[in-house]
Amino acid sequence: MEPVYPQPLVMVDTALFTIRDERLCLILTRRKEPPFEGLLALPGGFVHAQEDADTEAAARRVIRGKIGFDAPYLEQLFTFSGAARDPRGWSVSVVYYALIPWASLEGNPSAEVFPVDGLPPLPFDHEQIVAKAVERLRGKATYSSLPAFLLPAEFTMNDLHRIYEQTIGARLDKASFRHKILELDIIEEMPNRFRTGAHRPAQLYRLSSKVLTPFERKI
Amino acid sequence: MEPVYPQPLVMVDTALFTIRDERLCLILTRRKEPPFEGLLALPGGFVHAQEDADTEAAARRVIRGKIGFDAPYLEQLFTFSGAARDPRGWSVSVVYYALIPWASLEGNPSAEVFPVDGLPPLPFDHEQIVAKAVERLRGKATYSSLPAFLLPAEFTMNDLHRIYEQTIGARLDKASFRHKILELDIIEEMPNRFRTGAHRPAQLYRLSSKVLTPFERKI
DNA sequence: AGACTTATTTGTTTTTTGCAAATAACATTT
DNA sequence: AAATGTTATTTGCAAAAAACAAATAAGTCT
Repeated sequence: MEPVYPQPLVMVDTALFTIRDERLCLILTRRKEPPFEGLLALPGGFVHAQEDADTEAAARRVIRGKIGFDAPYLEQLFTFSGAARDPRGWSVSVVYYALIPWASLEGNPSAEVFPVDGLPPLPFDHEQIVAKAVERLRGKATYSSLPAFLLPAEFTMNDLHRIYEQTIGARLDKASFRHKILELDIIEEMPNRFRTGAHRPAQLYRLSSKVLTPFERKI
Repeated sequence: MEPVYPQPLVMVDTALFTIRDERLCLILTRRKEPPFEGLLALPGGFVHAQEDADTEAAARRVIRGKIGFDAPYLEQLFTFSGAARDPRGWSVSVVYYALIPWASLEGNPSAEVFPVDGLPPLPFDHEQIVAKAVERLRGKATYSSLPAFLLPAEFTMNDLHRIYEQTIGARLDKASFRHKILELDIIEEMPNRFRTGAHRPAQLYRLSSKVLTPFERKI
């Protein structure tokens, strides 16, 4: 059976998270063409069948175009579709979300960053997309090393503790957190590297693995 | 910017799970047209932009066409894409997975059911899809009411216990399981309904909610 | 030297889990 | 009718994990 139906438009959109000033933020882009020209929106674009190997490659292309480098963590979020979501017609948007340490964005002129709880009105179904992305981020934070990808390569136990609290949105006991994280082996001490300040120096750690590690759970 | 690029083909595929004889199975369909005519494959088809409200509606249409009714649990799994996965060209397949109690399939002539660990060779990237679907099913089983959707509306604690063990693939302590499940409030007793046999009658339960309930976890 | 600040460890209490066994309730057999 | 078999359900206890509170450590700053 050959497809005799008019094919939908196929695009990718991206939710690019970072944490700035202890707040979860998203990178938005100002649309340069209609529809919704001039509005802030999630970075995205059509799939280029000639150059993109798959939709993930398309998302990487979009992200590189936006921030100039690859995100340390990228994952497919969900595919949004339907006749109503885009005025240009029945469309499919494969959405990816990425985590980007704020340190690597600072000073980047194209990075317009907004706290997720203070976003401007967004076009298309982008508010729905954001809601789903935040939900996924929060969910995965509770059982994986995900939040660590919001930190720079070196961080202290307290940095990690704080970023877990921020992404999950709940208080976590310090002693238990430390214990659990060390037991899980997702991070490793950097020998003889400490962060100093007007206080006792803090051990610096780094992720043991460049990829997300899920924790075990039981029912 | 109007899309000047050739648009990819857009289809949906479905992974329809059931448990038969204590084994996790998938419903396959025999392809009636090329490519791969005559082979067993995951049920799927092109999105019909005129009639389908979105890809989930398309998946429901495919499922109804296959088993004759709606699946009690349906969820988007992942979107597979690329130039190589379908000989007809650059394609996007939005894949959904569904859980269907075996009791509702028994006797259905169109239901060709195969254990997931004994599937025939599958066309396209369907083996990859199956792997991802099984992984998701197993994953969600450990922290949600998901496995209960493989059971009929009424079930005993032991039915539930067994189906959790089967989907997770590990032994679970009976007493702890019972305790945890009751504490979680995902099921409710059906007053005065018991399953009898050559033994003490077993209390019948039903799901408290028609939708999947995730359990709380902490890091 | 003493105050101050954050890091890290320790101890105790409380809550969950794992395991083993006892008890319950029926059908079937003797 | 009593004994037996079979699965359901509860109980008790030991072990492990988590929550909470507080002490101690190791620097800087005044």
